Amino acid sequence: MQKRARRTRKKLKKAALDVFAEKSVDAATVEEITEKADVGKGTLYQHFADKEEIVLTLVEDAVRHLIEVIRSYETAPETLEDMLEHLLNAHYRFSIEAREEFLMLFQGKLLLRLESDTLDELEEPYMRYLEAIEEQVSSYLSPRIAAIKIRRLACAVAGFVFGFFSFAMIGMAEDEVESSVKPLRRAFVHSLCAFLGREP
Amino acid sequence: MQKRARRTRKKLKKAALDVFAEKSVDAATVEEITEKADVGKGTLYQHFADKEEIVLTLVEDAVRHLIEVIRSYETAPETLEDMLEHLLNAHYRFSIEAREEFLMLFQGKLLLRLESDTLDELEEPYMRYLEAIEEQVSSYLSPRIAAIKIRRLACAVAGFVFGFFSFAMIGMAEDEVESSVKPLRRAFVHSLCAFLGREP
DNA sequence: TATTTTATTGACTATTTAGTCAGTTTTGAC
DNA sequence: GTCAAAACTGACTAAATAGTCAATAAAATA
Repeated sequence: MQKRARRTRKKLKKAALDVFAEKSVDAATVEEITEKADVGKGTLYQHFADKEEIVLTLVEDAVRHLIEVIRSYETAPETLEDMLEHLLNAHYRFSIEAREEFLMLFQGKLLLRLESDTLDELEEPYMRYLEAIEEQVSSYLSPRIAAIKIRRLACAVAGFVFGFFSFAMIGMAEDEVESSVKPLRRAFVHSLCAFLGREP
Repeated sequence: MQKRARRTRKKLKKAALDVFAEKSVDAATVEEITEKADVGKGTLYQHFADKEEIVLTLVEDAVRHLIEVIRSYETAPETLEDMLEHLLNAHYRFSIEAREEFLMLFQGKLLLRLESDTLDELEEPYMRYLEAIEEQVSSYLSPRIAAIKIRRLACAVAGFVFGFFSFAMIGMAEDEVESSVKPLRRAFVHSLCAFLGREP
């Protein structure tokens, strides 16, 4: 009889994601989560070793989901430009369709943590995410392009998307974001290609 | 005899800024700050009512500093394009020269807070910052352009800068950031002008 | 130098919160 | 229906941390 257990676990994850997105991972308390999930406090510890484990689980889920979105297209983009545009579109869709996951992933904390020396487990999914971006673009690039340059490209895509959409979510209506993203996207793609030393 | 007191206050602010930038505002403890400042715990409470007040003070200082940088140029930019480029340059300089202030301001927390309904005091300096950007560009724009559109422009500038430089700081060397910013900047400026319905 | 004022201190209290566990409820097999 | 196993509960403990305050030290003044 794991049906109930699975449902409880799902409720806990949903509640935690909401709380993490609304406040922040640091500020969220276990009791807030269990209360929102409408279960006893001890139940959380039956499903997760500690608070960190539920954070990690959710971040891993969210990154897996984001990577899935990044990788999915009906027909493979033909050029690097098309692929970059697809990547930006994918991030945009993710920020709308998986708002809570987007907000959770986009916590300054993560960026700060990635910067610090302490290699913690949280770093790993973010690296997988950067690698997923690199994987998508690398087949369009000459093997002569240095790996570090591709990493920089991935950083630029991630930074632009996270930063822009985060501020946009505060100050713009949904359709306004879409309409302002369009011209930005083209220009950004163009500049990324210039960065890679190709003609756009 | 406020000389000693002023020096102590300064030490406290410096220590707090370092801790906030290194960890995060939420995660930082009062004792970490006072220890780093090499003063007793009670001393912090002689200078600041509570932890929130020192956060607010530092954020206000940092925003004032950033606005100063945004407003300073030897000769006024002639066109909107030049002004937008100046704005991006100013943010870039700020992220390098005031690294800790940049990192403190760029905490997901703030973005999340700005989004929530609770109008707290922390929101005010960030609004001043957006207004400073608007003030800079508005004189280049036809008065017919809706205020909301200018606000969106400010959001785009802020989001792009914060996001891009944050990721860039993780994955790139300083001079590499500068060289990749250049083509990005031009393209971004171009797209912002397109967004405003002008020819670039 | 003696006195007063100002600044600092760190042990202390109160509160919050992570994590535990003995007891209770639910479920499924027989 | 009865029993055993699995899932859940929330009062409890331990630890961390914000904020207080009486005692102390330093500085200014007379």
